[in-house]
Amino acid sequence: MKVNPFAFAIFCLCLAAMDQTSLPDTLSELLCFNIYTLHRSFGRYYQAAFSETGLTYPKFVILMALERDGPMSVSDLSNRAGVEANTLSPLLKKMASFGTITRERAEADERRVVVTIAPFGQEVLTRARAVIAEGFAELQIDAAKMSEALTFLNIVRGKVEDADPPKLNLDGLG
Amino acid sequence: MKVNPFAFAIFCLCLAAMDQTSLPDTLSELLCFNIYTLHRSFGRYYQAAFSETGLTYPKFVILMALERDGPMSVSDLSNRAGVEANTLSPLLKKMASFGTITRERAEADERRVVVTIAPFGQEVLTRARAVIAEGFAELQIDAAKMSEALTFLNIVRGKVEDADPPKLNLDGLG
DNA sequence: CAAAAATAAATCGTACACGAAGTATTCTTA
DNA sequence: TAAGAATACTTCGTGTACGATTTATTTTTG
Repeated sequence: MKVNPFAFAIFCLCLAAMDQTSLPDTLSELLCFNIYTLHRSFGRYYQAAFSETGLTYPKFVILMALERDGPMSVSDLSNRAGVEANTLSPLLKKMASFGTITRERAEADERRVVVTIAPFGQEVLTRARAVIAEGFAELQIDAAKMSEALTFLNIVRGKVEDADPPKLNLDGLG
Repeated sequence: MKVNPFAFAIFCLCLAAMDQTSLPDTLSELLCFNIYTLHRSFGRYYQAAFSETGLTYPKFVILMALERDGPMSVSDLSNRAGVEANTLSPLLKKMASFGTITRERAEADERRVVVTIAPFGQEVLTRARAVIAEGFAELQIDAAKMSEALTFLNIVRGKVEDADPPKLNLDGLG
């Protein structure tokens, strides 16, 4: 018996989607919906882990970037975290008032604001990392499959970011 | 030459992360950051594709659910789309005023609000689907790898949703 | 060197998203 | 059958996110 490869691919995709609150019928939509859903699952997970401390996932990412690569400007941070600078601005203010980071105008270029992780931020990050690492270990994720998935997802992300999507046009409807 | 499997796994993970704005040093964080970043890339993609039409990705998902499974209550919709009902409420009002759906109290149970896709919503969805399918085809995503990734991500999502994360505690800091 | 272009942040308006609390309706059960 | 529990939805407060605009400061250029 011969198997139509295209039909088989669709079959696999359907299988992959079956055990979730599956919505899209179209292949093009499955991946996106999957990411959309998983993103929010992670969000609720981190919210539960960090609740009551004022820390959130985006702030956690910022602390990681600052610890790893040292003080940097808002736009550098924006590039590392993949978040727009206008999203960062108010976030950084809140973090500064909470004491995890400091903000200073650069002397050389008064336009730039240099963000630095504060000792308190270091301590918070250390504890947060430990908690997340502990929780992640409990999930028992397959490292090899994760590696493959990460590679694939990075390729997708690159393509999505480079793409110039066709534009929806509603003329003549309604 | 022998290769340490654990070192190799880390190597693979590092490779997978290298071509993105990579932040986390810890394995436990790579996946989450990846999803976080890809989610926003998709968001910008859909925003560009739907801009000027008032349609957004969450609304698109709602329309898909309603077309696929027919009229249903807010809570049913919440389950299908994996979005909380309180997120849906204002969204549905906006969609109703835009004419893509209708909202009606159920006669049998006055607590329930039945949401139905309107003919205009059908038309919008049809065009949006076509645009997204077209754009997706241009991305040239590997179907087999996508299938594997979806399977993996669904497993992860299940585990994350079932998990009871350890709680971060900041006592004694600062 | 001054006007124009470029750059870096911040602000503004809009859109999700979630937990918690509130309201209305239906179902239980004492 | 009436108080209390449960259910369905809404409202509220907070926290991202992003594009567009604004403001302040360099850098370019005519």
